[in-house]
Amino acid sequence: MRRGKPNDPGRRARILQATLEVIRDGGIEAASYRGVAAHAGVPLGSMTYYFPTLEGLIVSALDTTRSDLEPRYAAPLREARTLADVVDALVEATIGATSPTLDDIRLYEDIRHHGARNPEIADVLQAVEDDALVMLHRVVPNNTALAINALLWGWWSHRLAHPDTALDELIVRQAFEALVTLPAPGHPFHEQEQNHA
Amino acid sequence: MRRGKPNDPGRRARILQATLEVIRDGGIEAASYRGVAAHAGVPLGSMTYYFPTLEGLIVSALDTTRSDLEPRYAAPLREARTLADVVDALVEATIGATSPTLDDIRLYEDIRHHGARNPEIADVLQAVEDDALVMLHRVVPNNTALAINALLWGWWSHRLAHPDTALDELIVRQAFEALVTLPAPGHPFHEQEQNHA
DNA sequence: ACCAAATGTGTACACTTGTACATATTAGTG
DNA sequence: CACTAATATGTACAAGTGTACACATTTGGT
Repeated sequence: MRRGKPNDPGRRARILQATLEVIRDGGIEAASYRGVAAHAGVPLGSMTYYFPTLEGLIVSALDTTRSDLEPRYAAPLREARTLADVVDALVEATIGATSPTLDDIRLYEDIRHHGARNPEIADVLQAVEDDALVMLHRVVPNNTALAINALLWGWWSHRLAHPDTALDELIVRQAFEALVTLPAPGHPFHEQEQNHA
Repeated sequence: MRRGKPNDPGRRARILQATLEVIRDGGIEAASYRGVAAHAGVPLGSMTYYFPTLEGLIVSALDTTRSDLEPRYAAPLREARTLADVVDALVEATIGATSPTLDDIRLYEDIRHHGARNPEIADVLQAVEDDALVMLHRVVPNNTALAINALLWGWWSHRLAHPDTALDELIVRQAFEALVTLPAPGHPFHEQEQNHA
């Protein structure tokens, strides 16, 4: 008998990666079996062998993005000690070094877009967003985390809609500062913050 | 000769409306000549007669949404007298009576999504957003308007991603209040606001 | 009534899509 | 070396697409 060792190990992974690349620069609707096959350099049959249904392939590919988000966006937040650190991390995530490229934002928007009508992808989406919220919740009250998350997404979305106009760092910072210090009785930092930064 | 009077006047408009309806509950990719034709009760030939290219039809249909946005969202803002009024209008636009339904939000997201890769639709998008910004700019400094716009879109987007969880009005209000009162030297309201509301 | 031009419509074509499936190739076990 | 099952692949098909276009119908002016 034969135990399941693939003839070309890593082919599955290569297909997934190729799928994401195709989606990244053509949108989800550009992800066809044949297109991805060509891009990955595998025959059509390989596609349907590893991923019997196209929807499954797409969901799997999108799911791999979850791990990309963590180091970029969540990690700096985790290390924030003061509210000023939190604001710094948020500004960075919006327009700074750890912020997503326009292609990435487009990708996220693709996921959101598709998730609005496809339950499986909605799950991926919810998971990503929950990760972010949990992270934020460590340094800020629950509802505030919601607002911050909304604003962050709004800024990203704005960048995508206005690719040529750079966002002014000052306003981004001020906006996050305003949200971070929203009234919230009995939460960490909030009482002795003034003398920290 | 004949001067151009259609045999069935209003057919063009009916096609546009049907297109928007199809898009509204199936997404842009659901808008096919045949599908819309069936929905509008016109033969396929009529479609290509009035709209020789599908892309043109879609752009035209999406363009009609611009006029819908004005009374809903912009009008209440125009009548705002104090900053408190502005906040009220924004809260209403986010989760209140003048706020878009989930279907509408999905539609906006469709437009944004498609606009990210299609220049013609990007124009429509930019126009809509500029309208909103101009309106906001009447009551709030320029950069602040950007932030508010971003947050508003973020809230809408959040609603779409979490259809079952209602947003808490208090946090929405507080968040907008925080942004609206951002430091902005020499702008209307800002000096004597405290005693207004 | 006649005609030209605008409006309206059915059919056909070339193309792409997801997916099924018969067939070929490989790898490990006995 | 066989034998079997997993892995790999090319082809075929039905369904759907945008669009072109020949044809029919209506309209208004003469």
